[in-house]
Formats: sequence, C-alpha cells, structure tokens
Amino acid sequence: MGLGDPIEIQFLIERGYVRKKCPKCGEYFWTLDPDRETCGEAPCEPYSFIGRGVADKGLEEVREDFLSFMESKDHTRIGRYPVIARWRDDLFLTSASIVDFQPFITAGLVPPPANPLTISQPCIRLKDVDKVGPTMGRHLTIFEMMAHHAFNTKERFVYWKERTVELFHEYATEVLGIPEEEIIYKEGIWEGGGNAGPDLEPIVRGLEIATLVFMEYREENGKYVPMDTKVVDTGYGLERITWLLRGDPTGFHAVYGDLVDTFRSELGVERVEERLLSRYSEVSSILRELEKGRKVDVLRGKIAEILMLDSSYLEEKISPLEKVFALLDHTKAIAFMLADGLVPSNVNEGYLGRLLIRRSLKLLKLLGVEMNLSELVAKQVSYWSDKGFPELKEALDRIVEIVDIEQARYEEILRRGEKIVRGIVKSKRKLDLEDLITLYDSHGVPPELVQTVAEKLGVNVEVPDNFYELIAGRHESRKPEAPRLPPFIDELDRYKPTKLLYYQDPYLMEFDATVVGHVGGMVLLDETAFYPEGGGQPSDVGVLLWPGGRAEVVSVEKYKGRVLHRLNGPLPPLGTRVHGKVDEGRRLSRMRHHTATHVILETARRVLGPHVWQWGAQKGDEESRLDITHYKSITPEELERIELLANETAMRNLPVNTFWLLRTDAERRYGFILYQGGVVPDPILRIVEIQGYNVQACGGTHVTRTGDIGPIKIWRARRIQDGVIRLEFSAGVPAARRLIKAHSMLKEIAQSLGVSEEEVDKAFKAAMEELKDLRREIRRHAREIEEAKIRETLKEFEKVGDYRVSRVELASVSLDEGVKLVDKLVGSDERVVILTKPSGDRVEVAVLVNGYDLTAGDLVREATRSVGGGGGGNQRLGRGSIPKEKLKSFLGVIRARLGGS
RNA sequence: GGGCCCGUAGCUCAGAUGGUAGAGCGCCGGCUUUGCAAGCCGGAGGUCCCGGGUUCGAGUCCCGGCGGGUCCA
Repeated sequence: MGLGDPIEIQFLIERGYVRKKCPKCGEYFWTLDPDRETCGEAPCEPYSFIGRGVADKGLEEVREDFLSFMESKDHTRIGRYPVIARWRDDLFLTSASIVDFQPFITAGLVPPPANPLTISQPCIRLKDVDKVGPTMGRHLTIFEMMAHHAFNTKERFVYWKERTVELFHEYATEVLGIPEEEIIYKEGIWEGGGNAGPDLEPIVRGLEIATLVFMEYREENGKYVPMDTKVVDTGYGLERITWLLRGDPTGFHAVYGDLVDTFRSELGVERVEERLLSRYSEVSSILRELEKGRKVDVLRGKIAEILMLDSSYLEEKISPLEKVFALLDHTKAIAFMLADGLVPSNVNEGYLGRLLIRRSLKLLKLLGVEMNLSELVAKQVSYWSDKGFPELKEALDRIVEIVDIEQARYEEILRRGEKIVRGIVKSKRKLDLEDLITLYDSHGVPPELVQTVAEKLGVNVEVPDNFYELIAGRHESRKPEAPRLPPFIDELDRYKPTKLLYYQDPYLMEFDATVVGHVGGMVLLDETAFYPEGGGQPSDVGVLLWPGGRAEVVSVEKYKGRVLHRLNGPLPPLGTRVHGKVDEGRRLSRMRHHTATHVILETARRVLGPHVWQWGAQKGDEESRLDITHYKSITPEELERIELLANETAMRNLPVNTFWLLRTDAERRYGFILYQGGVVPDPILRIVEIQGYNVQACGGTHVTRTGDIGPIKIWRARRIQDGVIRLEFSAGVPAARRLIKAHSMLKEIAQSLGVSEEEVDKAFKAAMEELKDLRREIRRHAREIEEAKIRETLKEFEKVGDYRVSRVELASVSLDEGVKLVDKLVGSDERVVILTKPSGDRVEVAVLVNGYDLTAGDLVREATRSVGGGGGGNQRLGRGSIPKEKLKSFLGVIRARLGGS
C-alpha cells in the first residue's frame, strides 16, 4: 500500500463506515451517516459543540481519564519530557510526543522506555503564533499532546492500524461518551522529520480531536522507502477534547478556567457577553481565510456581516479580548520554557523564548497596560503547579527574575532606540537604509521599532522586504563547511576497530602495538593509548619507537572507531611492533582540565541554578574554557563561591567512574542532563560519573579521582554572548604555577607600598588618591606663579609695524595652560602675544592674536617652516615647535612678517 | 569564531575638517522665597579606558590590549 491509497480499516467497515469525498475540501473521509456530504471539519462545517457541553470536566480530569484508559489497555504510562528538546540536535522545542522518541527509538536502534506506552506531552509550536487568539482557541503555541505509541520491530509486533483505531474508537465512545455516528475519520498523509505515513484524523462536531499516524516510511534521497520499524504515532489534543466536552465559548475558557477572567480584569479589558462570544467562535471556525493568514481586520468585517453586527462594534469588543487570549497562551508557554531551563538569548531556543516574551510585552503595550509581565507568568505557574506540573513552582523565583530582566532589557532597547532615532532625525530629517542597518547591527534596534519611533516624529521610513538578507550579506558569512569525510573513509572498513587503551586505563602512557595499516599517510595500530581529538579535548602527541626507527606523533584522528596516527618522520612498516609513548605532561594536564570542566559545570549549576547548561568547552594544557548558559552576568561573589565549591569537590577526592550504557537506560537513570556537550549521536553512550556529584555522556579521558585534578583557579568570567558566559580557568600544575606567580607579584607590590598583602588594595587606592591630589596641587601652584608673571609681562609691549606685540616665556606650566592664562588675562586689549616654552632640545611656540585682523595659524606655519620646524592653527591661535637654537631667527621672522604687512 | 558600535566630569551625553576639553542633571557656596518646589549668580569636579605609532601637535587618525553593547555563524 502506498501513500495516498484509501485507508481501509476492517473494524470501521464492519461497523458500517463508508468512504466519501468532501465536496468542499476534496478530502476523503469515513462516516456512518449515509446522507453526510462534507467531511465535517471546520471550516467545511461550523463547530456544533459550543454551548452544548456534555461533561463538566477539567483538563486534569480529561488527561487522567485518557492515561488510565490506555493503562487499562496494557500501555505503560511514562512521564513528560522537557519542552526543550535537549536530546535532539535538529530541533529546539518538543513539538509532538513522537519527538521524545526520535531518532534512535523510531529507527529501531534503541529500545523504547516501554512498549506500548502512553504519555501526555506538553508541546510548543510557534508556527501559528499569529493565529493564537483570533481563532478563539483552535491554535495555541503550547498544548498537551496525549498519545499512545507502539513500536513494531522485526523482533516484536505490538499493534498496528486496526488496534489503533479500535483504541481510539473505544476511548471516544466509552470514555468521552461520543455517539459513534458523530465520529468521522478523515484520511490524510503525515510527513515530518524525515518520516511519513498515512493517517486518520477523527472529527467530532467540527473539531479534529486527534491524529492517528501510521509511520512506516522514511525519506531516502527524496523518495519514501518502507521502514523496518513501524511506529504508531497518535496525538490526542487534550485542550480540544476538553473544549469539546465542556462546550465553552472559546478554547481558552476550557483550558484556563478562572484565569481567563483574572487576566481579563488584570489587563483592564471589558467582559464580552457569552452569547456573542460563542456565536463569534462558531462563525470564525468556518472562515478559511484565517487559515491562510489573511489580515484579521478584514475577517472581522466578514464575521460582522454574518452576525449582522456593526464591524467597529465587534472590533472594539473582540480585539482586546484576543490579546488577553494570546497573553494567556504566551505566558503559559514562557512559564514552561523557563521552568525547563531555557535561557533567553538571540540564538537557538533562547531566541524562541525571547520572541514569546517580547510578543507578550508588545501585547501589553497595545493594551495600554503598564505592569510586570512576570506577574502574569507567576499566575500561570501557580495555576499549572496545581494541575499536574508541581515542578513549575520550584522554578518560580528564577522564572520571575528572567522575565523581569527581559522586560527591563526590552524597555532599555526601546529607550535607547528612540533616543538614537531622535538624534538622527534631528540632524538630517530623514532615515536611510544605512541608518537602519547601523541601528540594528550595532545597537540591536529592529527596523520595525525604528519605524514606529520615526512615525511619531513624523518621518517616513522604508524598510526593504529583504532587510535581514542585507544584514546577512553584510557579514559575508561563509557557511561552515559540513565536516567532510576524508577520502580514505571506505578504506577503513578493511580494518578492525582499534582497541582503545586510553579508555581501559587513562593513565597508561606507554604501550606496545602492531602496525596494521597505512591509511591516508597515517599509521593505524591494532591498539593505542593515544587519545584522538574529540569532545573539546585536543589529540595527544608523543612518539613511536621501533627497532631502527622513531617518529613523532603530531596528531591523532579517529574515524569509524579506527585511530590514525599522523607522524613526523618515517612510517613504520606494516607488521612492525612499535612502542608508543604519550606526552605524559600534556595528557595529564588535559585530563585534569577535562574532569575540572565537569566539576565546574556542576558547581555552577548548584550555585546559579539548574538552567545552567554547557554551551561549549575547550580544553588546553595551560588554560581551558567552559561556556555556560546564564541569563545575567556572574557577580564576583558568585564566581568565588563557584571556585571554592569546585576546589572543595576536588578535595573530596570523589571517584570518577566511566562506563557504557544504552541510551534509553542512561536517560532514564540520569535524565537529559547527560547531554551537556551536545547530543552524542550513538545508541550507546559512554558515561562519565563523578560519583555522587555529576553525570555526563562524554568520550574524553578523565582522572579517576577528583583529587588528581589539583587546584582549580577560574581566572575570569565574561559574557561572550547574550545568555552565555565563558569561564576561563586552569587546573593542576598550571593553576598552581600561576597562583604562585600572582602571589609573588602581590608580595612585591605590598613591599613597594610598605603594607601587608591584605592591605594592598586599600593602600594602592590611597596612593592613587594622593597622587591625584598632588598633581592638582602642583598644577594650581604653577598656574598661580605663572599667572602673576604673565599679568606683568602683558603690561608691556613692543610696537612692531601696526601691532602691539608681547612676549611670554613659560617655565612651569604647559603651553596649553599658558595659552589659556594669556587668553584670560589679555582681556580686550589689542595684542599679538608670542608664547614660548622650552621642551627638550626644541621650543614649543604659540602666537595668540587678539583684536587684529590677522591669521595666527598662517603666521605660525610660515615662521616655523622657515626655521626648520612645523606648526599651524586657526584664526586666533597658531602653535608649533622649532629647534632650540632657532628661537632668535623664529622671532625675527615673526617680527619681519608683522612689520612688513 | 567573525563583523560593527561605544568607552570624555559623580550620572546622561556633545565634542565637523587634528590646534585653548563642553552641556544638562547632580554637588558646594551666595542671592531671592515665610517654607517647599523652583529661579538667578558663582564655584569645585577630567590620566578624554590602557599601551604603542603617525604628527611640530592626538579626545580626534592608525595598530594592539582591556571593558561594555550588538549582529552574524
């Protein structure tokens, strides 16, 4: 059977279901009603459940009913996964329950945690974020997907299409109490994440309440090929089912209960009559345009027409309420994201979190409400903590802090952006593309915002549609080349995987082995203690010795489990027994740094909070780096606490255990906290456990007890990016060496200052203060003396041509200072003042012209040049410098010029 | 990892072409006012982030470093 073929379920056919084609949407569906024409789903047909509730059940009850029903049908209930998909390197957020089990379990490489299983997984999808609100609850960014999954492998068949539909049918009729003639099964095709399969979408009273996917193909070179593992991937919309049962006016009423009214009054929005809202909901469900992303205000007009209401009246009533709905949804998503450890930033999932926070802030602004968004988020936390998610409460303080920080940051950008835009508009009355780019690139002010501010100032700004492309082009970003496989990659299959001695004993520095191959100019041994590059740990170096030969090992690489040694020197012939010696100093230092990285990461988590995650790391011989996620700068006090706790942990001399575990078992035992350095793409993981302290999946070499790390010293912590802090540290010998050196420097400084080491900072500050005072005093003195002298000198003058000329010889103040004094003292007297100040073997000169029509700058330029110096200046003041012995002739030239003109 | 922007008085920031470092707020003093808010007059306060270079001369130009911001990977 191929994709798109009729999906024939015997179970349904036996009950009398027939297949039909919907004349409106053209899709096929199965129904018990021989007279039915359309598929029954909105927008082909309106909702028929609103105002006709059948059960007064809350979300929690509906969820529990589902899970326990599935349990009664031999499914194992498992707990929810985080909404941040840490175990995936191709996804940021958990967007469906099946995401929890991709890619290894669905591919059959790793057994599932249970089979079959049932789960209710909170999911976040931002694709339809614009429709959240206007569609009255059909679209949400955060929702719970209830599911039952069965993984059918070659070894074990669990169940497939028939049983899946049976399970749904029984759940819908028995548990939800829906008469079976009201259930329509629509046929469809589901594609996603490289997998595909046919699906059935049960429709009840206009609402699709589940999707039953039969995942049986995977994409290979653009074609779908059958999979070995066939996966039952169902998704039951908890929110929709609850809405259906309750018949509330909107989906938000079903999901958020009292919170709808709390938010509404908190946001100062008027209540809308329930009947009007219900009718609006029903009508909105049949408008296809909403699905196509058409503008909401156009649609509002249509709905007004159908309801025979004034469209501006409707707009006034509904539009604020839609914003309340959107805020209800967004704040819940924010609460879950932050509780699960998201740190807002400008990249990856951090950006998605920020996007929702900023959208929410914008909604608050549009509603004209001045309040802390965190208050609303906190309400969500307490609401959902009581409804099956107690973990939210534990994260409350952090959630509130992060939202507050983000709000402050947003307002700061608005403030700054407005100021800069004002400045530009003031100076040139317009804003061009260049300005937009600078504002965005250098100041982070998005063009949309610039537009708003500029409009307020009455300036029109054109934002090109391809603005962000222009930015990208400006950065000339080269796409990082995909890690290219070496040309000899297939050749490696001829050899057995290398025995990795460094895993058996990380302290083994010498070994004997046999040369089994020469590949790509490198040497392949049957076993090796040389660690290849990986996990942020650089490859080992060392030497290979054999009878009659010797070569340095300059780098080591590993492909497909085969370790290749790049040599500087002759290659030992095939079959040679070689003796390998690893550069012990470097390797030990790297092991210490590597284990120290794990210790510091865990310590940072304990000091700063569970949102701290490894962003990147690099181990070196002298110094290493650990980049962690955190939402603000680390204070010096926090850094000291991290440092001290890390050292204490090292001193506790905890055992460091390494072992291999099946992925699912490891995740179940330790959680996703394993994946700190990124996702390891293997079904079997190497686990590095600092006993009782920290567990990570890691392929590096580690010391066997934390005491071996030695001292840990963090040199600095700096924000390398929004939401990411880099810790630079040393461990072991380099840490000790640099600490010793730093201390002797401190000692020396203390000695120079004549104080104890503890008082160095105070004494230094005092000395600087004193120096400042003294400088000030000296300057004041010099100025006073010089001022008296200059006052006397200026009383006298010599008549040169038409000009009164005075000459001031400066001794104790700078030429600058002298000019200022002369300028002040000369007052309104007509005068040309020549200032000189000896400076080494040169003389600095200046000519100040007061009250004459004469360009001082030109005069000085010519006069200095003529005696082998240089200078220039403006109308009133010229300055320059000349050789000492040319002073007389310089003065002569000036006199001649003045006399001659 | 790369690009761009910024670092000037206690704070917020101006300082076109290199040529005597400025404003507003705050602070101190005086005057005005019953007092407050404010107003007027005067004053103190600067290693123009650090180091090097170019130049007769650098806050300004060039290079390097430190710190902050921001964008792209």
